[in-house]
Amino acid sequence: MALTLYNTLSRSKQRFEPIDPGNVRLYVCGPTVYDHAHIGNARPVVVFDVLYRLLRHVYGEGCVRYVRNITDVDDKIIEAARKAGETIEAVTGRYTAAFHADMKELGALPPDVEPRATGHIAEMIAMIERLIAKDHAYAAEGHVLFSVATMADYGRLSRHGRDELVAGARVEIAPYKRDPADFVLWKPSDADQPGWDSPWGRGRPGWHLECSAMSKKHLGETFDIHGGGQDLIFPHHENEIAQSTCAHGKPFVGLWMHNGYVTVGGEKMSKSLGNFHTVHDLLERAPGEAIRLSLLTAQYRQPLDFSLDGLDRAKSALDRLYTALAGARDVVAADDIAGAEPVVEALSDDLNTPKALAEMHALAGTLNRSDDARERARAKAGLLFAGGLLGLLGRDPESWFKGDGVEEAIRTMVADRRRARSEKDFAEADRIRDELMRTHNVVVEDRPDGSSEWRRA
RNA sequence: GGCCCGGUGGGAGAGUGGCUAUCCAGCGGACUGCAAAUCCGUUCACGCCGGUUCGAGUCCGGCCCGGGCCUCCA
Repeated sequence: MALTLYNTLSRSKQRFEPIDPGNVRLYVCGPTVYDHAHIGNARPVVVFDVLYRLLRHVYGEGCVRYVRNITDVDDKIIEAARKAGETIEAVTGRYTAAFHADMKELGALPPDVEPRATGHIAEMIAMIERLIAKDHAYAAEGHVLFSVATMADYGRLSRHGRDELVAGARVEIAPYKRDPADFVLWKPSDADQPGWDSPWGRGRPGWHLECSAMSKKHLGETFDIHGGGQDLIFPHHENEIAQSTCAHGKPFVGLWMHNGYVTVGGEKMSKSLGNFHTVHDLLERAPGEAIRLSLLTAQYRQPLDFSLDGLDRAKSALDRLYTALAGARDVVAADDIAGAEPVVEALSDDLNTPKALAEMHALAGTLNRSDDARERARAKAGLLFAGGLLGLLGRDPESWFKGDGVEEAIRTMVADRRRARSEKDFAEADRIRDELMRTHNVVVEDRPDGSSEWRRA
């Protein structure tokens, strides 16, 4: 099965050919840990988690290496720590843990390597020295800057010419820059700012440098796929390309993938606009799996307009899929996963998750409708396997509908209602059903054999 | 100003030059004591104007509208 992915560099879909099929390498820009992750931050995590799962399916579990960093040195962190009256370490420690907890709830597999910027200062300094030695960078007033003019095709990823960048610049141009477009590799730190000794004095790295240094260390100088949100195309990824290609003198990344924004009411969700939902808050309202599904209802390059209604719809969709599985409780899933093939095909076409979900609904329909044992066994296997690719349907249907702790009160009421029904006391049966809904948010469903099933709405 | 991305039925959201996406909602039916779930059927569509074509949401051109990037950002 050929895997086709959209490459931001060429602005077109292309067939994915790994450099080494035995070692497919993927790097995704991870969070800056100074606050809870909002779902705009969660989107790339979920999207690239699906890609990771798909790559593992296509090339083999042991043949994919996924690196996602943690940015734990950054001016926003310094500011957050100052405001909270805490140490940098307290802030980054707390929000790293929160990030891990949230992403686990969203069903994201941990990456193979999760490097931290502060653990790679030596590698960053070495890279700067190499860039200076090759005349791609220069020191000035305690700073080290990358010299954009020394790179012929700077701007190729974002399709920005150097001149227009300068013309459109929103920030004041620092006097120590040779060229307004030059960007910082290293900057000096005050006594109260985190800093490391370097040939240019005590200081800290610029933001873009860490990903160049960490990807090189963990994936090599050239690797297959680099991903992140669209807003990282410029300047972050553009500058990574500049740093890495100039330092190593060879191609950096074959394929660049960028997920679209999460919007609210049509506007980009962002911390600065304040129109965001944190994953942490949303988990109070919906299961992580429903949040995950809501992020997969649009193809990853499309903008995703987030709403609580959309989240409820995602929950309903999962109810339908889990209902099909619950109805097939006694079906032994077949060995062959041919039923999942349409889902694999959809995902292989640039991660068409909406199409993949539609195919999963088709499998659920087969499961609900068919009375052919073999067909149902195949559909169940296909649905479960497809769920595994999308990181969905991993729970037992029983647990999805009832929660892990079964309340005795509910069982008693359901039993009472059954007794009433068998005595044809429908008024009492309906009263209990209403009460279950009102007091426990529980729906009771009667089955043809006279038994009753219940689930939380 | 430069560059980029969108505009599909009541909502979400895929897609192919001619044939049902799918889910939610609506309507009708089966099933049910009544429901719910499920199943069957069904209404509603492709921003505007031209062009290419036997035939275009689907290709081309122009326009309108929305969003984004241009050194905080997933």
